[in-house]
Amino acid sequence: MTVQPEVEVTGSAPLDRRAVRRQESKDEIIAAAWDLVRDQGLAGLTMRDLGKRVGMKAQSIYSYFASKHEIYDAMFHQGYLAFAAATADVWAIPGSEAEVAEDPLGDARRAAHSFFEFCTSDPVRYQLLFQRTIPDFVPSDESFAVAVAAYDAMAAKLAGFGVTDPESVDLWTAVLTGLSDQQISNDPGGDRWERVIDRAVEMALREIAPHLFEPSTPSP
Amino acid sequence: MTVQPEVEVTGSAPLDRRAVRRQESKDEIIAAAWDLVRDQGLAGLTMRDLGKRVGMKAQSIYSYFASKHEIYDAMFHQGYLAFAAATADVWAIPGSEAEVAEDPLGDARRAAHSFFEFCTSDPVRYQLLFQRTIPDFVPSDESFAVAVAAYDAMAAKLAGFGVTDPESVDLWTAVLTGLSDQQISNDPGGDRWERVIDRAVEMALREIAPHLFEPSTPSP
DNA sequence: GTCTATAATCTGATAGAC
DNA sequence: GTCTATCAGATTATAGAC
Repeated sequence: MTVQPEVEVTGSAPLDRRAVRRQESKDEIIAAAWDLVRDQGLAGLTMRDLGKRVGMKAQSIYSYFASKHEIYDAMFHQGYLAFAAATADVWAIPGSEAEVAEDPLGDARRAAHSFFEFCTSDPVRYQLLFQRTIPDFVPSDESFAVAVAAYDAMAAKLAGFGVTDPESVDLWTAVLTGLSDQQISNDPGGDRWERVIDRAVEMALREIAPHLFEPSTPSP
Repeated sequence: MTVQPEVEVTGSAPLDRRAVRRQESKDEIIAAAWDLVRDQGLAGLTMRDLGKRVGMKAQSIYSYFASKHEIYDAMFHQGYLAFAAATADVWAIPGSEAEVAEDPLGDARRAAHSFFEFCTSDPVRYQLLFQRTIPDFVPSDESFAVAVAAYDAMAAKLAGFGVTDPESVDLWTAVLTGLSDQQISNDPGGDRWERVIDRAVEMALREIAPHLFEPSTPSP
């Protein structure tokens, strides 16, 4: 006869079953919230509709989240965790862990496509994470810290290419967000700006990291 | 003794005084609406608040606009007229009317700064004109035509630089909107991305119009 | 932890007097 | 053309029973 341990031994925090179920419910609510805003727009999130989606009365949601803003904040937090994970995935490619990148152009190209895909695959998430469109919504310090960490990771990788000038980093982010933004706003569901990513990446790298394009084995 | 003409002779449309006053009231309402959305956010426009700003009961506004969407549409229309005017101003600089531009790099730089200034000086207008953030709002055909005309004028000027490839035009717009978007989202009121405009312009032109950078007077 | 009931407020829009 | 009155409904959030 098997016995369930009273206390979780694998997790670092001592979560009892009640806390686990509670967290599951919170996750379920957030997932339903994402579904809802994808249908109704980011500002179209209402407690009643959210309750319907999750199979609950709107008022019951307040047992899990103190306010609607707290729900937005949880979505913001989760969104940046997903962003950090997507970013980490790209860099976790054989050869790219090296101190000095072996194929910087390829790495940058993969990163650009990944960022573009992340943004355009979920325009509402893009709106929440990267634009200021919900009046009065200010991310909590904790959520904001996740966002900053994701940005720092990107800047660190650029530094690996020898790009440390802050203005060059800004130029790089402007190009990437410009492509994504135009795609979302002017050709949703299409590929008009996706087709120009590779050109944009080489263009930007030639500007911010010209040394990558100098001949590596100069003739003696 | 001077006599006022009974009928306007300068205007093309026969507007009587009543129609003029009516148009003035409509303009006043739209101006108040801009004030309001700059304070409350684009989605924060309500008929009651708008009424307060214009010194009118909310219900009276319906004498001028059939619905709230019609107000958004008038703002959209006016915004693109302003955009077209700002664009025309930049190109109306001595030397730039020529069939073949004499100082294409300077022209492009001025155009970029003008676009950036137009976008960042009024983020809410940027949101209404260039992003899809108001659920269910679709510009009327007439308003949309103004937007298309403004885009065509920009494409025509690029063609004057010898840039006719559609993908090159898309690359150009991506760079410009990327700079503006990052400025609005990540450094509102600052100049972090403004400082990188000139670099971005030369970078983009080298990519989409490399012939501009070839020596113009080759040695014999 | 979920419910009912409800507070308190806001929403866009219409009817009709003046 | 502006008003009062009002509809018909939505909104977030709280109190308290079970």
